Amino acid sequence: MSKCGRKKYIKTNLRQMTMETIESQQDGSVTDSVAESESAHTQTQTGQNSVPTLAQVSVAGSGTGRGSPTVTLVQLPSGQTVHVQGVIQTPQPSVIQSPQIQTVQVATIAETDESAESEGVIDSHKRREILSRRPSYRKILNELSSDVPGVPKIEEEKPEEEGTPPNIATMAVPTSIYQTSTGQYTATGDMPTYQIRAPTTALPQGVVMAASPGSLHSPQQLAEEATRKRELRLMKNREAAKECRRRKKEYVKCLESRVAVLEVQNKKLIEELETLKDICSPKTD
DNA sequence: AATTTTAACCGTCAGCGCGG
DNA sequence: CCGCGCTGACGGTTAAAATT
Repeated sequence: MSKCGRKKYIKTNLRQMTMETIESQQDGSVTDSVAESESAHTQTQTGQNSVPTLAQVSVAGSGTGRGSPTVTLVQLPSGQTVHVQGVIQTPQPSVIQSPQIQTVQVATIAETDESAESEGVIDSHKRREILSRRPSYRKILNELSSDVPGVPKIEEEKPEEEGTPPNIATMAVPTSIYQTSTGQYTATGDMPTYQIRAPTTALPQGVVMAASPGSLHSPQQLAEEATRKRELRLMKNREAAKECRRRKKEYVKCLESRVAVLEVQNKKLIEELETLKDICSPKTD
């Protein structure tokens, strides 16, 4: 099924593409970013390693489900045009804010130059390097915000419970019911066990207070300690992943609004240019 | 109405960079 | 060097929309 493939294609490229879009907007060069982005295209679940061209995806709005594929032409201040492949996010009924902005969920830059597609076989290690060297969303956004007034900053993480020592016993406990906007992952039998634990104590189950390291003797104690550490690590990572996704969403929103602003700006400039052209070259009748 | 498709969301793992 | 946080990738679930 191509479901995952498509999803992951977008996921994989989202950050890379959007960063490059912004970068190219800043220095006015698009070609390099497109070439570089190519490397990120090569890995897809479905084995389709070809880049979706504009021709393939230009059926704007014909998609199904909650989002529809679309393509937007974003003109850069430099006058260059970037094809932005995106998804029209069908807003949840109650969340419609600004239709203009909503239409532009920047996902990928469709590449029309087929030469770049040829040997996109960059080995996974190198690709990973390229991807992982990106600074964090928070950094990126904060840098952006320092450049561009009006771009919101992602707040620095506050120490959650001020005054409480970073002790295991005070760590946030995952609630037994998962609360999401769509009501997903409520307490059902399908839930992973760690999610349906009732918070009977201040500690997540399985997180046993650590014995002092020196007092661990029996293999059983060692095993318990290992389990405890693992549980703790998983819990922390779970929270970190949530936070990371939240930041990412914020980051994407920020980029979306930036695109919208730049589109308006660009439109104005084009109009201005047309006006000036008219003035400078009056008809010679 | 039943089935299929799609998007959104989640937890986990792996790997990297950074600070101590 | 080690521990930790961050994030891409992956596989899974669910709800909603589209299709049959």
